[in-house]
Amino acid sequence: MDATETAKRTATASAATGRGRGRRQGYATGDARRARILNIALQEFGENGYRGTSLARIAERAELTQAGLLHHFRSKQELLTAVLDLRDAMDAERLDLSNLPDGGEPTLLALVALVEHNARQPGIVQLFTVLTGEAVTTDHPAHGWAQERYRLLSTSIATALQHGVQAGELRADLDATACAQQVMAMMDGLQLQWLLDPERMDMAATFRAYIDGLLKQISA
Amino acid sequence: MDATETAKRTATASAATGRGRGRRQGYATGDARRARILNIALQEFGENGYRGTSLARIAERAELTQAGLLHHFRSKQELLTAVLDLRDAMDAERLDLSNLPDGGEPTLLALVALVEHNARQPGIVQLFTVLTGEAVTTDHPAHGWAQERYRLLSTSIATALQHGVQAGELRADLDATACAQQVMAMMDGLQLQWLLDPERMDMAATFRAYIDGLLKQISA
DNA sequence: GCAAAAACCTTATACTCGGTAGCTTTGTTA
DNA sequence: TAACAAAGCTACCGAGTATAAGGTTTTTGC
Repeated sequence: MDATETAKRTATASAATGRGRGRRQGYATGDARRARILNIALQEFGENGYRGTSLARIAERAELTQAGLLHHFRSKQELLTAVLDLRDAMDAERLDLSNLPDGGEPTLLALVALVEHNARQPGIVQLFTVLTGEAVTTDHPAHGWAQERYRLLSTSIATALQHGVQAGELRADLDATACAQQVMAMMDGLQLQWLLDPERMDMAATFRAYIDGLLKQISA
Repeated sequence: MDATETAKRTATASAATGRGRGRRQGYATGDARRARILNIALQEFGENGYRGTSLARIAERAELTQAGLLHHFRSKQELLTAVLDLRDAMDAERLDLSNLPDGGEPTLLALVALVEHNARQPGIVQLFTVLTGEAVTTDHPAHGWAQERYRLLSTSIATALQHGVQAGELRADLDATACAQQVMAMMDGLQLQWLLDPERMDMAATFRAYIDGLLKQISA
């Protein structure tokens, strides 16, 4: 994600929330329409991925023409990043990464709770799974977003684990970075299998079992 | 994957290898062209996913028109399944699932070797990662293929682990199914992070560390 | 309270993509 | 070498993203 892109996302975010300062404020009808479009797009991207979603269908469900939709979001890509920003904002309320519970065990148990919550939201989980899968391609519009997301997540978890080590709660020889990456990998991998075949996988229980075993292994 | 689909794949496979019996055999030039198309498609699907790949581009690289390409593979979906069949055949040589080394530790170490091999083949890994990510959507053409693949993999690994239990090598209270799912999840999740940010992740080492810890935990 | 500006949203259009129809050329084989 | 299937082309369709240009509605500044 280059500087131009970042600037565009910021502009879009502020336009969508109607908080442009020097600029003119959007109309009330437009704000409502944008919010509606975002919610529909969230669903569609989650069900069909980025490339499998058509603007025409989103526009139809939002009851305007496709060109009308592109008035609010100048491109499909801009719509995607707006949706991702929306999701990030919603998630921030649930799991504040910059303020994880301190120490190893509380952090890992918070992740178990997150997985249990996700198990009740297949649509959202699918959005992230499909998008991050697509986004490993370097030229995908969400590639930079996905990189950034994983960096933030893994450093947050690793830091929390490292605190556990310093507090003497976890083994001194623990590789916090690798452990954080493993935990995230387990979450993503279980999600994938769960989405493909929900009946064959009790995602929350399997993840909990993994974390239980991990805690036995890394506790001091 | 329904019966019609399976029949189509079989027909394609035999046509592609030029082993039609009652039917006339394909020309040598056609066989060569098909092989070339498959290799190019393998690359393109791996780099851009299914929906991100265009037949026109594959045709251009194979030096024929898009309609000419569709003479050999009647649809994009048929081309995809042919590519997947090709990969499965290539993989079968490397890791024969129906004949995993018996017992827990040898099986898990074989998977470590597989991950080490994958770490040298980012293109192929990307093909599977992008495709399985896309394929969680129920109407994706590779959805059935992905389901089938995971069922086969997980039962193969679970069976091998169960043998380890029966032989007294692994703990009697091991949940072989859940353990197999966890191991696969770890492989997939690490691949995802590795593809997104290769420099931040030593995939093979991290997976090996996970397996080492797991073995300590589940050994009798 | 009224003009001007901006936002909103439309129709029309350009280009790309997967796929079909039908025709010509080329290679194989009897 | 004649018959015939494979190979590959042109031409086209419907659907996709995106742009251009224009008309209508709402807000804002005076």
